[in-house]
Amino acid sequence: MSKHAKEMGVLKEHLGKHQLKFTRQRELILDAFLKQEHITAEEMYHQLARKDPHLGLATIYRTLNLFCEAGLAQARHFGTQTQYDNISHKGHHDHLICTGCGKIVEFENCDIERLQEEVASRNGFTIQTHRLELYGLCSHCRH
Amino acid sequence: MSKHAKEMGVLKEHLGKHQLKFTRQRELILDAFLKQEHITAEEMYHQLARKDPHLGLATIYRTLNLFCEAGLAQARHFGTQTQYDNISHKGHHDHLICTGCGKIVEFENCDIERLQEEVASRNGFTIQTHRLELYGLCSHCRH
DNA sequence: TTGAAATTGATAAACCGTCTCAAAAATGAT
DNA sequence: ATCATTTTTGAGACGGTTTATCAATTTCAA
Ligand SMILES: [Mn+2]
Ligand SMILES: [Mn+2]
Ligand SMILES: [Zn+2]
Ligand SMILES: [Zn+2]
Repeated sequence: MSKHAKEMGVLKEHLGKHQLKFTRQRELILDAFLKQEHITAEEMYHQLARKDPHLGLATIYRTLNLFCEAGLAQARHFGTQTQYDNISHKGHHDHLICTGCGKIVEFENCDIERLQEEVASRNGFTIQTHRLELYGLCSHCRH
Repeated sequence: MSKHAKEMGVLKEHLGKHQLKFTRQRELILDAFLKQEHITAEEMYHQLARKDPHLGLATIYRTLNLFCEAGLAQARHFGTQTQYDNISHKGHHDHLICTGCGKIVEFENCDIERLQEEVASRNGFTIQTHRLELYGLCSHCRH
């Protein structure tokens, strides 16, 4: 049994319902995608170039968008690019970013996450993903 | 006293600190910007074409980005374009975004803001700005 | 008023993501 | 396995948005 059997099942069910086909590329891309918390099409293109040098960038975009439709991924605009978040990934974290030196610190805060859920449900929303970025100066750059 | 004296002061202070100059275009664009809650560069370009047909699109982009650095605006990538939010219009707020229909709900949560400060200081950071976006399905799109 | 430094506007270029289309692959029926 | 049909793929063209370039203009402090 493959490591990603559950998600592979979700994909196959979606394919079946929409007269789409199960291809080598879709399997390859799903496998790579599920190892990430989030990734851009370009990053995945370079990552997979080693395994399959002929895999086209358009196929990556098409497939990541397919994953969104199948409920496996969530597209999010980040900077100038689109990040595809892995919905099933549990290693969630947020970021502190120093505007002085570019240093990035990852953090997790359960209380904030809980309050986010509260805000969402108070407004009738169900959260799929979120993004929290704190910009400021690290102790080194403040002096 | 102009209607936007306070924000004009913020801009001038930023300009002074960074050896930048106060120009007719920057004044014109700030005036137009502060009348909006949020706007794209392209929208502002067409809006101002009547007042100054020679105002260039590049100048609009440069100036809106300048407003972000001065803390008057906040850039937000939405769809394929960049929205520039007027921070003074409603004060600070964060966003709930429906991935189904694109609906955006603004919210404020003091508890989250306070916890953000805690996370930052625990890591030796001083926060300048932050961004919190919750993506999910609104009550309508969930059914 | 003068001159160094910053800004502007026109447009070229970069960038990202989608579209096009002929060739290849997948699927289901013989 | 072979075939016919449908979908997918890969390469590159394309379109929309934002940034870079650069000569001419403007700002502003001396
Ligand atoms: Mn979080
Ligand atoms: Mn906030
Ligand atoms: Zn720093
Ligand atoms: Zn919705």
